[in-house]
Amino acid sequence: MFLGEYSHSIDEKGRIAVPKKFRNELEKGLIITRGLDNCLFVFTDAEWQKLAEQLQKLPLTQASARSFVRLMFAGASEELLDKQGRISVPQFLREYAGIKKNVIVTGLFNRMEIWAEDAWTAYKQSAEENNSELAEQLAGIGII
Amino acid sequence: MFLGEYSHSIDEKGRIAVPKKFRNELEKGLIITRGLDNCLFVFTDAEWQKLAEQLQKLPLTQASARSFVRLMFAGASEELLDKQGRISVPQFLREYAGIKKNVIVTGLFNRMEIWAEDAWTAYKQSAEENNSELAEQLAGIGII
DNA sequence: ATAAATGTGGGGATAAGTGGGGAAATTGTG
DNA sequence: CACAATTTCCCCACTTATCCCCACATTTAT
Repeated sequence: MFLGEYSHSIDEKGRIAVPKKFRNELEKGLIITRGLDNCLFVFTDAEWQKLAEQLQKLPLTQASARSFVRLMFAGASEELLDKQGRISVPQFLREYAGIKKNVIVTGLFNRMEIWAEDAWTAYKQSAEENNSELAEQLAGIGII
Repeated sequence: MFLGEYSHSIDEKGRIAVPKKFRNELEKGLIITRGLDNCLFVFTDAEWQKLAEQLQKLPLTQASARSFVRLMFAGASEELLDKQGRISVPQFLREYAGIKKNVIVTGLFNRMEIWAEDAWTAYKQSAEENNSELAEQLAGIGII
């Protein structure tokens, strides 16, 4: 399970160190792809398989579904950890996430996320401001 | 599985290098044909077979189905990788896709696509702008 | 304080992508 | 049928990117 928040950096070759705690789950292969709010999602092969099957079922004949599927599949990349436990992030994904130098790596149960540091800071702040609303919604769902 | 986005170029002889990661799946033969949204589709023989069966089931009384079937079948061309892992794209397909020099090759699970660079850039941008739908689709699939 | 583990940086070997010459095959024409 | 013209494909050479490896820095543990 992926948990926690880590502050790492990307080097000139586009490599990011994966937190040690996540490496065991990812060492057999991982998929990195576009996420929401301009972050990147990282899945294990098994998790990706489930997702890919769902995506593939969407109708090719519908233009909106087609563009969505294209963004997800063309925006994905199969990677392996190098001997130092890093992944290299393709340039088009770095551009998408606005990643220059400092990144935040977070764990979210079944996936890892990679954020440009300033994007993460901004996102977290706005999320905290909406915290009370959020709590109410959660209560409605019956979590708390 | 075909995944990712690659920036390649076409040479004067009409050849395009297939990304290394795709070659194993395509080395036994491939079909290249007109795709949707002015790109080219590339299938393995096996995938083409499946698709051809689907196409034959379409109701030929419907004008749109008829034209779609014509598009796919009449534009299809059987190709092999050369020893450098390239395919040569017939001229009428290059014209269809508006391919001059720079192309983007994308992986879409069971097919590869070839785009003129500027066409892909434009397509991707407009797809990203419809991001709110995207989030809803993801939620529907059960990622979040 | 010392040792171990984790994260970062960069040199160098290896592989991938690109361009073009020339042989073989194909087509067309006298 | 012979020969020229064109196309196709194999091969070599070059450039650029990728990956492996070693080394250092920084943090954490003993």
